[in-house]
Amino acid sequence: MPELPEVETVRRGLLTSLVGETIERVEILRRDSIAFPSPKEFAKLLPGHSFSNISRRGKYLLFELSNEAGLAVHLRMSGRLLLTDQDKGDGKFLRVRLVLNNRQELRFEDMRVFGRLWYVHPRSSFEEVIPTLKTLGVEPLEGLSAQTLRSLFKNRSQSIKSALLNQQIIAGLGNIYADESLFGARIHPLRPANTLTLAEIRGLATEIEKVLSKAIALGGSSLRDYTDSRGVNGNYQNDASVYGRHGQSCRVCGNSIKSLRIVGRRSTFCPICQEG
DNA sequence: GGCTTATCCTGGGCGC
DNA sequence: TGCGCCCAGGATAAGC
Repeated sequence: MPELPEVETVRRGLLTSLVGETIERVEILRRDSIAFPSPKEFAKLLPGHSFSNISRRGKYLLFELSNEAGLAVHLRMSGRLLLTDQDKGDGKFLRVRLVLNNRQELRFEDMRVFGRLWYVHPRSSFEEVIPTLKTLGVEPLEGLSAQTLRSLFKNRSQSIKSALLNQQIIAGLGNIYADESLFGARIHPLRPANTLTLAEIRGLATEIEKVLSKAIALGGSSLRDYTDSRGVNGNYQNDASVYGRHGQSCRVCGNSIKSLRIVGRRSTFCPICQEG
């Protein structure tokens, strides 16, 4: 499932090959995938625009288009953006097709149909169309300091795992990298966020940055549905310490990796290394 | 305001 | 073989 490293990998992959290209035609195969405006308007408004830049905020991909219009994409759990030749056969889960002027097309595939696309009018902004963008927390790769984290956790009695998944605190972390960061910092996922010491928070901030940077360098994780914009799998899953390793031996202490449900999400951890 | 829970959605895995 | 159930999880609304 795409988290910050996977979204960033897609962004970097598309940036080199998509900027400068023009959208000629839009085909919507699943109306649910279009969040704004209506699917009919979406297909009518995008053609003629060219891509001028691609940025990222949390797990949102933000495409800046010509004439100051925009296109936003959230991959959610199983979304993929694939840049392919037009004559290549369609995948089973193709939802939206953006046909380009260079015999290629940008395809949005999404098995679970949770992912969404937004068109942003020239006189509007990404934040106006997607109000959630205004509520997103700090970007973990832009200088995540222990002091910042401490103030964010100060009044939070919820578990640290729950806090890390809260996009209003840190933007971009999901289940995989929250579990991996907590393992690296040796913190139990059920510890209330406001009970962490400054030393623990410092360790956690370091681990978050380390885990995310390493995952980006390895092209993300491909534990289930994710590939990059060329359909290539990431490699981080081979390096995961706890995620997806329930019942296996901890790489540090050798004890069995456990899992439990926290706020509806499976959390995987080592009960020995993450005792406190 | 903080926090948890239910909901959306679909394919894969498993048991019978 | 076929059926039914459970699980995975990001964002959001609803409820406490």
